[in-house]
Amino acid sequence: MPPLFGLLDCNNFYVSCERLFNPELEGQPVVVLSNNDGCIIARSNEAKALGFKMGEPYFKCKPLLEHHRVRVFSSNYALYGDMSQRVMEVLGCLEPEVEVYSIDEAFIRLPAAGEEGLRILGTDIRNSVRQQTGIPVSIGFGPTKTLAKLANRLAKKHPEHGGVFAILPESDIGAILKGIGAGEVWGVGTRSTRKLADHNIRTAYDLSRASETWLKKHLSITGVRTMHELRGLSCFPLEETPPPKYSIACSRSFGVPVTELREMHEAAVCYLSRAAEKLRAQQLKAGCLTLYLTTNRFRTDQPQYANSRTMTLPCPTADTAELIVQAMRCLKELFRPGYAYQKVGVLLTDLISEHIHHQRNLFLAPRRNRDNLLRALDRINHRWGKDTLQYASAGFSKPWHHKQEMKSPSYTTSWRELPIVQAF
DNA sequence: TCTGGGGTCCTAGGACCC
DNA sequence: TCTGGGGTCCTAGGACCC
Repeated sequence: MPPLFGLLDCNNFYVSCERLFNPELEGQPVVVLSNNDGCIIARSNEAKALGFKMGEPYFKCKPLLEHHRVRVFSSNYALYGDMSQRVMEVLGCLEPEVEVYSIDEAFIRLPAAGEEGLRILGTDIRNSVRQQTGIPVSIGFGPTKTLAKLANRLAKKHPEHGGVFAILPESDIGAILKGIGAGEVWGVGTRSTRKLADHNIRTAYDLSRASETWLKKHLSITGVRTMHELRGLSCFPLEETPPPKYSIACSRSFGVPVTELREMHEAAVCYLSRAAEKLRAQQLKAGCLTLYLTTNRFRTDQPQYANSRTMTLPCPTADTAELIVQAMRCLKELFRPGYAYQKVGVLLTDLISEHIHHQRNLFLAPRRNRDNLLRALDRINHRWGKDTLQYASAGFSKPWHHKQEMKSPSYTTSWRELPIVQAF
């Protein structure tokens, strides 16, 4: 018997994290906003029922949110990241084969089992995660990852299943797929949904029966794989060890439009520092750096400009100061006065392990003690909070800094923001 | 006034080689 | 009239995910 896949998915994850330390939010409509308080990226069931949509710009729905007394939060990634780790640890103790797929999802692989066995297993995982972390989760099982995803969706959609649902090889998969839109299938986005509809492929069932040649031509090899997965033939394996990274990025939209080179320079240094920190945390060095900037594409009434510049570094590095020198050369070439910029970002690519010996540059003198200095910098910032030590060129008042006006405290990751408990 | 961020995979097409 | 063919590598752009 072929093995099965399971998918654990945290329910309305960011909202659930906010509720953990603020129980009065239970039963209330709650939404969490993206960076810069831009748009809605998480909704409680109550907020979904009121009709608030994923990705809706905050400024557009603010009056309606206020009208319905919806509780609104800026995103608090320190909290969500930490809670995610705790959920994954609990799962890791219960299941030997786990792939952490995203901040709120994990696939597991398990031997073939019957419906009753899976219901017991799923319920057990659910209860353990709930008890040890406080986060509610749903679990779907299926012969492929794509079917496990759909089973998970059904577990959420039909509460009568108790948060666990299994699609088994012996299930009437065809009947299940007929009730699901093609666009709800994992890997089928809006563009593909439109293409499929034009060809009269509307349900997941239609997709599972579609011609392989047609799919290859119009949706590429990934469309063909999805079709096979819907038929129960596994094409996406479990990836227990994360593959090596190809790129590390850092960018933010500005809280207010930036017009001056000096401010753009500060923001770029700030994001570059963050990207370099990530690089060092993963023991990597970058061989290539891209800097890009853009005006607000939604403001069609204003002049638009977007550009990027990529440069190969003289020598692979994770040294913030070396990266800054190169990035500033890019910025000088890119920056055009007279525009209201909305964003600047950096992308580090050609990543190699810092342990691999690489070609040195004959014309660059080695900088002594840099590694120790950077290690000290990272340790201090880890111990005392980020930006305790920062490069002066990242600026201090940071008027361009992104908005975060409704952020909850970092309850679990900052000593200064621990929840306070009072006993009476 | 105000519209996120980080990441991967696939393909087509151009440059280049012999 | 007629202008090779096969192969690799690289990049930009599209599409998708959460």
